[in-house]
Amino acid sequence: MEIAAKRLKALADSGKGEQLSENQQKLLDRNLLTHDLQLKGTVAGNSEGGRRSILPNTAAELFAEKGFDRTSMRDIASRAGLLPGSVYHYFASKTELFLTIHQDGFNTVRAQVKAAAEEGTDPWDSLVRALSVHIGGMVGDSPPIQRLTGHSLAMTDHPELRDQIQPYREAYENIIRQLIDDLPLRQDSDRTLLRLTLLRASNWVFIWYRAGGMTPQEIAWGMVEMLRNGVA
Amino acid sequence: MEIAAKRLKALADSGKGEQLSENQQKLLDRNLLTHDLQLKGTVAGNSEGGRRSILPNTAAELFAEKGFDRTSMRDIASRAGLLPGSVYHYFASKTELFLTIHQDGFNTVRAQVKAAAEEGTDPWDSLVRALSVHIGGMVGDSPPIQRLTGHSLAMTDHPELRDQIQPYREAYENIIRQLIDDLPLRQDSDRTLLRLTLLRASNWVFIWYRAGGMTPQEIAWGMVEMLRNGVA
DNA sequence: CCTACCGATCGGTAGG
DNA sequence: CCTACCGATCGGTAGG
Repeated sequence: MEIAAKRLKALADSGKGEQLSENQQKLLDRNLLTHDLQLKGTVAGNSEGGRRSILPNTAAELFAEKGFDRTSMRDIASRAGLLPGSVYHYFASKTELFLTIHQDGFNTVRAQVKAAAEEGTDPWDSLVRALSVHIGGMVGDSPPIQRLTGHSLAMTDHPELRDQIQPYREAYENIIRQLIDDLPLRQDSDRTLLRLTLLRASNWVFIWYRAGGMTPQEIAWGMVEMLRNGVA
Repeated sequence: MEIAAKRLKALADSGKGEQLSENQQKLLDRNLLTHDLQLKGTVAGNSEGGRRSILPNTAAELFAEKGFDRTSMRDIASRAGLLPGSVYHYFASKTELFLTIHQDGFNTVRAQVKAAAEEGTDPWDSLVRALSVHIGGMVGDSPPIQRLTGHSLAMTDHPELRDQIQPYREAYENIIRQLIDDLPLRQDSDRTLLRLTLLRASNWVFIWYRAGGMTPQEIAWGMVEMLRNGVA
């Protein structure tokens, strides 16, 4: 936790620097310095949290590149500009870091998908809009946290990890599940099989997606159209 | 390699046992004994190779249960009834063991899928028959090697491993790819998107498949039917 | 010299 | 946040 650092910074900002001990001032200076160094080269200037908010992004990048098991805490620390043991100052374990990322990521995309669906003019349109956002979030230059979250939907091995993100995942997928349940189908259609096919096929798009090819919107529309009207 | 053992066994089988030296006979007996012990409790009586042919099955089980990284050579050795170091007598590395399994597995299912497709009465029927075998091979009580091979089609992380099985995988998936290319479609259909959707959805079935639910045949037919004629 | 292993240990790295 | 480490386990290899 960074309570101490925040308290120090609040004191400094309020112009009461003269109340700080020499040791406190030294800690503060170092924190602000490394803080600025950290933000160099990153996209946004999220001015609060410092490394606490940078570590999940860094970790998400690496988890998405190499997988959970082959990413070491040393890898994460190194890319974040920290020494190996220091990551544990912010996160109690590698698993906690992973879960924090997914809680955040699933909440974010869930809100985005929900909002997109509500703009639809009919059930089919809503589904296409939702899937466009769903697919768009896991490819291209989406934020690392959302990309990793999307990729984790396709995680097949590592049951322990799967089970732990399951609650967040389920809350998210229920949004899309509901949209499929709302579709007007022929009576002999298997709604369950439709859901499994469409959702799993969507979750896999990031594997074959290439920038410059079909856009997430085109992919979403194409898949829904195929399943709606058939190809024969 | 077991060339010496095979040579001895060939001599023994040909009824020329009296030509064997005492030492040779002792080696042969020991080989046959441990061989029989190994085969106890396993399905088939593949009578050559001994542990060399049992290790891939054992390893495939573990790789399918826990994933490549979380399966140690000690785990594999332990389940096969060997001491940790002894696996290296048969396979130079964990990776070589993994690749051997996949070469064998993909060759086997490729032949099965091809044979099934050739019994079809029309392109759609051939595709359903092929996918039935494809899905059936990765679920239920299929041999561990085939099950792992099927699961590996859904591997998303661990790029190094993916790249190394890619040639076998491609040869296999090309069979199904060709069946999809042979389908008579409406002219405005996107054959590539159909292939990606259908193949990826199939490769995912083992995740939600449950014994006692839909059979592989019903799943294959259901998915193809949906994409052929639509659900609306 | 070979085979089919064994008991013990190697250099490194994991999460903490 | 760093320095200095730990208990354990990893894939792989030594001599016999």
